[in-house]
Amino acid sequence: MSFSHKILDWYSAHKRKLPWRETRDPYKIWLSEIILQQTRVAQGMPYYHRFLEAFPTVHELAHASEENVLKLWQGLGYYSRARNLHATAQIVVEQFKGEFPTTYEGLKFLKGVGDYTASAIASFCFDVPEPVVDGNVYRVLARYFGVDIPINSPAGIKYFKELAKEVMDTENIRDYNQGIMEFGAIQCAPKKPNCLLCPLNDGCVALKDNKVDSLPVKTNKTKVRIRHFNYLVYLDERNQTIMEKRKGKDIWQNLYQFPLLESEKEIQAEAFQQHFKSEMVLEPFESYYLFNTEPIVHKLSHQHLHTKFWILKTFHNLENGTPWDVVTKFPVPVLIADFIRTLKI
DNA sequence: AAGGCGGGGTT
DNA sequence: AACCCAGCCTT
Repeated sequence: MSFSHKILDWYSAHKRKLPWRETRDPYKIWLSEIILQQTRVAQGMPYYHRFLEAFPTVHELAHASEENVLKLWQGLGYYSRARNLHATAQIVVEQFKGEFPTTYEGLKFLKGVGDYTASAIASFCFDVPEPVVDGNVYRVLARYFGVDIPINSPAGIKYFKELAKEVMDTENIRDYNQGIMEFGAIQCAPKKPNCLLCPLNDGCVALKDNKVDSLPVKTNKTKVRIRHFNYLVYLDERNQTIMEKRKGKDIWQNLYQFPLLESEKEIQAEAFQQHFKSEMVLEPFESYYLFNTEPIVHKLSHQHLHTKFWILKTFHNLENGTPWDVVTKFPVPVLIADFIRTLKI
């Protein structure tokens, strides 16, 4: 039996029942694929349901504000996905009369839709014979065919896409594509796959050569940058605070936070006032205290944010202040959301 | 060709 | 602590 038929057989016997497998609606498939980029099924699932409830069709999503879309996306990470999701919904509604493109090339044109996602939507919705190559597929192909070209090198990306094209089942592309990803996620797992009971173990090069643990090959170790964040949490006598929208090319673009002072090193409580009070450009304050003596270390993929929250009490009423009850309405990073949840005022 | 971009689960 | 997750975009 061929590689693709073994995948199809395994899939029919082991596939999970997932909501986006019950439909061919391009809107729902597109939504699920954007949510699932670099995201586990279990983590994305509640977001998928919440988005469909808030935005049943692409029209509701297009007419929402970016702030509301980001708020619903809060906690999922990689927030450019949410911004692109919103922008693409508006393109589809305004330029394509609410209809998604039906070809790989047409889909690839959409913001936030790359090679994988275009292939996924085209094959799942329209049976276009285009192979998907995600992290699961890289692993399955690298092991079964014994390929040690780095999967994140341009040569590797090209090689695996062509290999995937050669071994796909063009007649059952929808099930085949979902099947090979599911196979990678459950059977050919990254750590300790159960090769003894694998339906592809007889032809697997990695298993034969004892290379299961060393394939696939991936280069470029990410190194972590350490940053020191000092958040200024103003509170006036009416329990109003100040929140700002993050701008620029840094992390968390368009999300909200308290006024931020970033420093080269950790700032101690004794030094805080003399270091910063003179250059307070926002508002004067009468007293302050440090919310957390030990910095909270918020870990991103390539940054560790050592964070201190400074509570600044002020007697005069803040201009354009935000009532504390309202701060939960803004889209904020998890670091800020956790703090808001913890602070008792 | 390389780096930036989140948050969470698993080992 | 390291690795990975239904990747994409910019430089």
